[in-house]
Amino acid sequence: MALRRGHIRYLKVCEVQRELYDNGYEQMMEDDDARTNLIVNYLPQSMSQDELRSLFSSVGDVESAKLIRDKVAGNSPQYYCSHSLGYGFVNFVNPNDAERAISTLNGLRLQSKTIKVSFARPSSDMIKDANLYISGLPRTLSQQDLEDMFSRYGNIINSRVLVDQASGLSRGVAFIRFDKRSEAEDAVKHLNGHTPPGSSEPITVKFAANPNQARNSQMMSQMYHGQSRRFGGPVHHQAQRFRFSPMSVDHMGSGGGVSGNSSSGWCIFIYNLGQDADEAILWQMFGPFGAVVNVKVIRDFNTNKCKGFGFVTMTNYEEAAMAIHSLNGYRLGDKVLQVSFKTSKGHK
DNA sequence: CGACGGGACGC
DNA sequence: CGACGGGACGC
Repeated sequence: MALRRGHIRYLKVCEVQRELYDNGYEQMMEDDDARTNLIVNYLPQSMSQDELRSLFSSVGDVESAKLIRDKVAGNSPQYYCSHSLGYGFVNFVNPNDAERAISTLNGLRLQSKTIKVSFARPSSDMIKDANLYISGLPRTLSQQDLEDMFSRYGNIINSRVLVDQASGLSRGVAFIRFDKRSEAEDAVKHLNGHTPPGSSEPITVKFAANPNQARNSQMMSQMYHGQSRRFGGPVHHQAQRFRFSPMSVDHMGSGGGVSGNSSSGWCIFIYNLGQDADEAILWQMFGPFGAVVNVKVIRDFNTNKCKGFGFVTMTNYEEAAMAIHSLNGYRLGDKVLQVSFKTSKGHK
């Protein structure tokens, strides 16, 4: 770090020399970091950045320790608590210490976790968003089989086949993280829709949703079913804020001349969402108008970016109508939304 | 300028 | 079991 700062300052002062030195220094920095910089995964939720640093300081001089946290969940001042994402980076001064940290701390059990300590790959955007979600796998397929199937497309960082908690049997769903996004793209291109030998079903290979997306929908569906109380404080707060009413779903009127309604409620079409729109924003916008059954942001299969529209299903006609009336023309970010009852499929 | 979904997302 | 990519011209 210190070296890099010096390097940068030097470049600012001496622009003419930039091209001559840049590559060489950059290479040197990467080599340097590659032997001292560690990534630490599966940290307990409660561990702070200071605790991370002091844990690794027991091995040697730590140049920097960084705990990765979620983005300061945007807009609302009452959510100023940022959450550990459960991993971090520790850069040692000395390469020997980094090596010793791997051998002594990798596999260490902390609370209910077993941490993983390994060299961090050189930072680059090529390694971001390289996590794939695979479904439709034969239940007999092992993790090794899975890796054998995917390894020809690139270097696999980690993989996991999900199993049913009760039976311990494969759910036919897995994750694979590649070293590079391009490798993951390659695997999607070649393996999505492919039927493994001995199977009758084609598999689906796509980029995994980011965890907060996934958790959001889980959380919301739990709220809807009114079952779980094990999630934390902010959820209760949101439940109130959204005026979410799970009870009203089971007994609702079904009448209707509008194509937007169905047995599960009134479906609303939202157009002109930004590409980073997520389910949470739909809950936030529609929740205050009444019982929301379901929200869905439609995303591009490969990129996971919002395709510009989504759906919200609300239980009660009056509340849905009020939401449409209030939110149609609403400015979200730099876009003006169009909100209406969903039309039937074939109709444009 | 654009416009109406749909299995599964971390044992 | 379980969230693998931050931050950096600097007090």
